[in-house]
Amino acid sequence: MARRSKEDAEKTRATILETARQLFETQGFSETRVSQIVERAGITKGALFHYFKTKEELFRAVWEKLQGEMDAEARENAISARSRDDPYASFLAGCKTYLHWAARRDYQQIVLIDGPSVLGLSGWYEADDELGRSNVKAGIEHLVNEGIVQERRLPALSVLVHNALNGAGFAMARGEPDVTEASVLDAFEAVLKSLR
Amino acid sequence: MARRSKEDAEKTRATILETARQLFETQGFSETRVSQIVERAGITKGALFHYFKTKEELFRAVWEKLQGEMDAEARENAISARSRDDPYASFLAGCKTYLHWAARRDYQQIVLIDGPSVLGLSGWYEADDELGRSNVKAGIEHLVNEGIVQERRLPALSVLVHNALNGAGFAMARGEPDVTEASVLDAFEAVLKSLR
DNA sequence: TGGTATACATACCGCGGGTATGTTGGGGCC
DNA sequence: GGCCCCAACATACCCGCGGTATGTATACCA
Repeated sequence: MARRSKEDAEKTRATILETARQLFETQGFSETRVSQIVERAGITKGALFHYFKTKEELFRAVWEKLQGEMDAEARENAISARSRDDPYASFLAGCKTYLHWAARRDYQQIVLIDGPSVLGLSGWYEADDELGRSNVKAGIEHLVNEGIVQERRLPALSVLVHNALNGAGFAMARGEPDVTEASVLDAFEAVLKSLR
Repeated sequence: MARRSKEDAEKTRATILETARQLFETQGFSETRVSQIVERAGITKGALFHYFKTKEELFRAVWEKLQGEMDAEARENAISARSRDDPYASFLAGCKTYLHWAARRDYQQIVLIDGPSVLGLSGWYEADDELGRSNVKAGIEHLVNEGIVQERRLPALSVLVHNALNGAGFAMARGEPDVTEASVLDAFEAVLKSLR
């Protein structure tokens, strides 16, 4: 076999990404063998390493795709929930979306668990900064403009909130007693409301 | 060389743990080679695998030791800060300690970054439950008793708070602008106080 | 004063990520 | 419409690294 059309090539790349995503999700990064991905995708190692220099680079691509999907959804929901009456509405919609994603197995294993370990401390934050965090930050910035939160507390607060939601997603998916999407949102909103 | 006295044996084990801890901290788990640990510790692979069945088991031992140290300090500080006047004092002291640890490189890399990845989703929580989380939970339980927080919000709130502090430690150590121990504690206390 | 289990050392294995080297056909170009 | 270069894969092989099988000397106990 040899060179195929451009559409075929793009399809191959997409297949690799999708297959890797599934295996990374169910087995984790280190337990997933390149040979496994290759087998399931119906290709060879040569093809995989043609598109991705290393296993880590493939992981990064999967990671970025997942994060991108989440980010897009969060932004969309935050925007469409905007209203004059309630400055919290947009912010809450974004957080809700994020919380929802953080409860997904694929997001947990790939983005939250293996992400930091594979991408490294600096690499993870570098990439994470433009995504999840900025979303939360924008929401709190809105609260600052409304005079609900003091401006000097914006950086620290956004960090606190972002990571609070992260962990909540974990706990939820783990099926921890009394930690459900509803109870988390309830507690979260309670804290927010007390800020008024 | 062969069998040494019990003290020697204990010392060897401690040396392995300490050496591994240093390398895991600076290079991460996957980048650290067993041969490296062995070399630095001045022993052989035979010795290492005599004490620890696998590299993962060695990591788990290092992980548990670190967590144990943190937990002991947090409990101690929380207890000694107890006072009748301020129900927050003890809770805050525990959180402060935890935040401090979450800002340490070794704690970050080993417990927060590599921990979940190596121990797995379930394993991590299983072990983490009896440590970091319980500390925070106890603090909030105290607030429940004081009537400051509604009981039904205890589980979700403790999850939120615990992870908020986790992430804050990360951001601090990363040298993020305007995210310092002081600013985080300020924002954290502001949220807590608004709960009253 | 043996005998046994412990505390290591040495030599080796096999898995798995990565690489070096093809091979074939698409498509731009004249 | 022939030509040729390079993309798009396939095949075979390498070697680092975690783990194991085996050896061996000595502390400790009977």
